[in-house]
Amino acid sequence: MDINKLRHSLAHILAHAIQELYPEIKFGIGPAIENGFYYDFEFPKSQNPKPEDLPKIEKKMKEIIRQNIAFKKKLISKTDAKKIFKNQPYKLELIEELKGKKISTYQSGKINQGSQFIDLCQGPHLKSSKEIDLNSFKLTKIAGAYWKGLEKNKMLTRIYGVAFETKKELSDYLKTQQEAEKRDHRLLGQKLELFLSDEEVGAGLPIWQPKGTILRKNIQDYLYRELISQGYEWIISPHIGKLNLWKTSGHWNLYRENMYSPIKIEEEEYMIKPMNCPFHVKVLQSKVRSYKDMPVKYAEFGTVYRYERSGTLHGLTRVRGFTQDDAHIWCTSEQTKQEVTKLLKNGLKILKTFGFKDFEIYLSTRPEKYAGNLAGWQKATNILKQVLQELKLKWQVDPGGGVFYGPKIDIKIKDSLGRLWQCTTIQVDFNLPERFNITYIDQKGKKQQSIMVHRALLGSLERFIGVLIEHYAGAFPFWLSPVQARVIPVGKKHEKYAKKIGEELALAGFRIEVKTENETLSKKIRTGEVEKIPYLLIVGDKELKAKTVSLRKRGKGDIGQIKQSQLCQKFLKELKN
RNA sequence: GCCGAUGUAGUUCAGUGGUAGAACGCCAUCUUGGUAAGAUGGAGGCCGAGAGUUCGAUUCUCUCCAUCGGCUCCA
Repeated sequence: MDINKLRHSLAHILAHAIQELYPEIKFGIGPAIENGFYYDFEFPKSQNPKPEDLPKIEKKMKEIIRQNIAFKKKLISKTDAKKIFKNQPYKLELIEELKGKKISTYQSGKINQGSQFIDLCQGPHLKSSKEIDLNSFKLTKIAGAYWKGLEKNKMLTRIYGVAFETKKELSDYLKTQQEAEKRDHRLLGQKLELFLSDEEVGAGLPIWQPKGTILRKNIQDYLYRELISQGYEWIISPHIGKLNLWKTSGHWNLYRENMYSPIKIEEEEYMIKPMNCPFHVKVLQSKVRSYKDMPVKYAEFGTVYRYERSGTLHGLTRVRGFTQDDAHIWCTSEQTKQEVTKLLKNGLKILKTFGFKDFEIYLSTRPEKYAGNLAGWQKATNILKQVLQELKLKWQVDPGGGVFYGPKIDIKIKDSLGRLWQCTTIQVDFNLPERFNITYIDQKGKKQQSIMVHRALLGSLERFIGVLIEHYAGAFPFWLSPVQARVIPVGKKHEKYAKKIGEELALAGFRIEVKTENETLSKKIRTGEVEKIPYLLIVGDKELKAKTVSLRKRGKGDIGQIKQSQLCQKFLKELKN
């Protein structure tokens, strides 16, 4: 069975049920979507359904399905269609827009015989509702949605459902959803004391707690070393800059809606930075550059602030202040392809070290609001396309998804539950070099304009860590864990030995805690497991006598004793995995 | 920003037009433990903020703030 046919047919049946329950209803559209379907409606005032009404609607749908109604395609003229849908303003709008003389409609149920429903529709549909398993679908939520997805349009009421061929697939899906909820980084972030958000501080402004800060630093330290080995130099730039800087860069013209209002300092206006690029350009321009210097690569953990509308904020994955692992590469136009190729390769390598294995790659083209000339856009887009083709990567186009100054390649990473997150972005820019007159001296002693590549591999530390938390369900690999091991003495008399072990490991650079609280062993172990610490080191009489520790691995239980003298080595080995 | 829901202890939640309760967590004492919750006791709340209705509001109304699910937008 074609699952989309099933889902789309269920959308019709939903509309059919709504028609029966709310005769005054105005219909929007109702397509099949990933995992299910939805249908948009305009309910008469004060009749908007509440979540409590979903079971009632679902029941009605089942009644209709049991009638074994057939879906019949019918081609009719525009004039006839307008008559049939004369009370349906949204449908009339769609009819107006349709090209061709004949309009495709689908009818379910028999005209003049019991319940029936007719909709403007391309199809295809199931033959009959007989094919639907009554227990394989479920209405899930009610939400507002703009007509045609345009903000200036009226907001309709959307009812979502999930649907599968079999009851088992539905329950598997619901289980996965539950698992995803358990992994929610907002929940785990609080439980594991990684970060917090505070009403008084403001929306979208997370505060990093000690453990989250360690996690963040681990990531930064790794990138710091890695990028130096790849020829980058690290810089630091201020958080605000004069308005004029942003006028030169083009942000004031094309990115203003994402920026916060100017701050006045001694009659001069300053902007909080939404991007780091202009500052990086300044560092580049502090010297005359030769072709021999190219490419020049500057990296920064640059904290930026962007105005995000309140409704779009979400945990760490969508915030108003965030730190990009930002970098800019200036190169000759001949070097561009090679540099983008390196970036893409290294980007994927770095993502893999964080445990991500599956990716989706997008080529985002020129948006509506853009700077620069079309020829430049074409050239830059072609370079990106060539790189993708030569690396034999699977990719797709995101039309109009580019940034105002150039096209980009985005990598969405797939987490352990198969959900996609946009992190990596590589953007080719020929526009800022023009605006800032960024040049280098070529072999003949002449000035040449350079190409500028913007890139963030993790995207932002906030979003990346949010995704990382969900990917690992909070159980981070050894090298990332805020606390790598906790030493647990069985009784008071073992505390001295426990502290000694802790000190030795800490001296070797490991992040170790020693738990001396007055609790039972079981309780201390439980706490350690709940906190998702990779190793618990238990020491009691046995261990004290034999100069060993009992190792307990997260999620695996007791894995036996190890000589105290071999602990460091064991952990060093663990770091390399 | 828009549509809808929610806001009570550190956390998860009960509850009421007459100024509050549970569980877990936290702290203390007892217990001196062998691989996922030992016992007892205690501290913690301007019931998100402001205004209104009322003799009286945590409870009803309005506004704001924040959170959640979507739409739209994005690293």
